Amino acid sequence: MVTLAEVAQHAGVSASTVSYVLSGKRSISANTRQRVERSIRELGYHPNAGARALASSRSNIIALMIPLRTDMYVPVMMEIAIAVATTARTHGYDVLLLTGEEGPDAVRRVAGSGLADGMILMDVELDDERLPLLRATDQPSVLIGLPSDTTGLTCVDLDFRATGALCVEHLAKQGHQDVAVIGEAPAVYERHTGFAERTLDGLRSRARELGVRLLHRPCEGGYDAMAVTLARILDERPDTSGIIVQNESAVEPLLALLRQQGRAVPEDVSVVAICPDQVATQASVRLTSVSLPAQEMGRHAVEHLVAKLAGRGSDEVVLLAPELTVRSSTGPAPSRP
Amino acid sequence: MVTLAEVAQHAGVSASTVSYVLSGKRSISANTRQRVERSIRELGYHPNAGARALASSRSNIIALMIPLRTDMYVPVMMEIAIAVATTARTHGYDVLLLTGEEGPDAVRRVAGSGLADGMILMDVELDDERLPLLRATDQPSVLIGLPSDTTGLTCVDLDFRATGALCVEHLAKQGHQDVAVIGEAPAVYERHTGFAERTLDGLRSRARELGVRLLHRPCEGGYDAMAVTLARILDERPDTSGIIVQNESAVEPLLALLRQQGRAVPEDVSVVAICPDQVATQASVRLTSVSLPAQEMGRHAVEHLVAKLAGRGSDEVVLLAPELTVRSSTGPAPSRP
DNA sequence: ATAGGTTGTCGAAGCGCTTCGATACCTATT
DNA sequence: AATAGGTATCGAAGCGCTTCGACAACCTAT
Repeated sequence: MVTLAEVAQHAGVSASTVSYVLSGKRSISANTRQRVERSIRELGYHPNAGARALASSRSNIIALMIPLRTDMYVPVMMEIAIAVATTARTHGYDVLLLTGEEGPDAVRRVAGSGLADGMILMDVELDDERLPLLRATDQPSVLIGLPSDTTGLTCVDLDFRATGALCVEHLAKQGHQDVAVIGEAPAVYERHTGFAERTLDGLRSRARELGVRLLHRPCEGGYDAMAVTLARILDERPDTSGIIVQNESAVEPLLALLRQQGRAVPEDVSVVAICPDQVATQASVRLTSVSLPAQEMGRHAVEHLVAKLAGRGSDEVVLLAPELTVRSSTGPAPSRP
Repeated sequence: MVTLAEVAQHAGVSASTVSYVLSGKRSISANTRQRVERSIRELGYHPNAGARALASSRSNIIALMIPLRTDMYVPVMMEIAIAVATTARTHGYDVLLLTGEEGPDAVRRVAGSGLADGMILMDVELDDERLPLLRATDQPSVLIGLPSDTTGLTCVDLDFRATGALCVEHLAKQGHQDVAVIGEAPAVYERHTGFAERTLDGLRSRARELGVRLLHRPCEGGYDAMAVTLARILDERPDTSGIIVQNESAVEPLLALLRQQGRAVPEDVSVVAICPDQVATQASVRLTSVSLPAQEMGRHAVEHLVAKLAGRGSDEVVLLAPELTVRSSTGPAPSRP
């Protein structure tokens, strides 16, 4: 283990000089800087993280709390996590992975121990139990997701209300009057996950405005659950000509079932998905969809947090505008017989 | 920020006593222990991570390097990552998330800075460029995956060779003579990812032993790519009656295509998948499959690493035995006309 | 020639913890 | 009664770094 002192000695300067070369917090002559940098290279010096953290009371670590449950949006979570990690690195931060398991205690632990300088919380619920703690410890943080009360918080999320509205609009514009919404698993709604409720909100209010009849049904993923859900929907509203899906693992089963029943997409039924682009483009029908900008969310979250840590940046809610990409799963509503 | 010294003063003991209460490295009278613990609780004390790391030269952090690419096995990666994080916590460790992006440099940085006490590498390639470094720095580490040269390394992986063999056996036992293998994306093979090559190895050698004709074709995920691949396979080997898929995102497209072509599963074609159980059970046909024991791998990796860090544990290769679960996608081969 | 500013470097004081003797007391042994 | 061995506690030394104040050495403007 090479230490700062050894580098200093090797370069013939004092330890503090080396430190200032490293941090750039005081001006150093070009000559000295080069000598020091050379010594660093020759000795293979790496600053010791613990010592640094102790002396500067900054760990250069960002904590990322991801949900323990993997019942939804796994690839999206992963994409966000990776975006967070890579963006953080470009700002000189590393990422500590916390699972939801510990719950609020993790916030206490991380804030208390100075393990991380700030944290990013994913999968925030409308009334999340971690929020009071977050406010109390004034731990710099950014949420991915939107709780019901955002005072004193910085949040980044897709504008799901606008997303819902956008989906309905697209179908309405093509003449669809009866639209079914296939949602996330019931548990997601019971848990009051913000994005699910806000999507529904957007869907409903826009539908009301446009005179579209909307039928919302939660749905566990998978083929069997989808079969039951679809049957019920068509039973209740036989004239359904548009379907909006917000559940990755229901997408392909839905398409398979429609095909099996002889309902052509988009001739008989139009389908709009709210899902990652990858799912939309790889499905058996290229789906018209609103994509989940996972990377962008991760990047934004880190950048806001870094700004906060630098003393810049303020509490703020950033809602990313949804974009609907038209592919081949939507078309004009069939004329009623 | 409450410090050790403040706790000591509050409890009327010396700082070292508090430290020993916390670490249990020396015996402390029940009386003193209780007083100290009470003070800790009352003051809401949390040991400072940096100071601890500096003094003890242990960070209680495990680094987890996950691949940057998300072109395959995303849910599996996520499941492993979560298993690693939760298991690590039960041993008092936190997990630092490193993406493949930095490549070998990350190993150098983490090892050099003492940021982490040990590391777990995922997605290890047969001839991984991180391995020489790992050996050189004698950083305690565990690989998830199996490189070609494992000397001096600890590895955990599913026994993919046995997995391949098992799939062929299952089909052969049911009388299938012509079996097609739909593999990962070509890039995965070009990159010499261990698991893909070893699966192929197991498939081929067992097929040879059992006199089964095997045709292997890599396949990008998605419906379109699958359509092309399947057409080629059936063109080249019209008598194909068994299909083995090792590519999550090809599973559902494959089933859809077979259905569309009027080939019943399992009456006309038997399908065996190598994929997470969730995929196998949620597909439109409940798939006979060999599951990827993601959780178990994550758990194992952490436990080996923790053992190493504690001075116990040795270099060792652990191959988890595959388990084939028969569901409804396989049956006897159809009799030839 | 001198006061006032810069610029570049150093020394020393910690940051909050762990850990290694040293010490003091108590019980068991001879 | 003297000694050995435990048990419980303390004090002090450092872990490797950052950062602040001090101070030369130099430059510029009077």
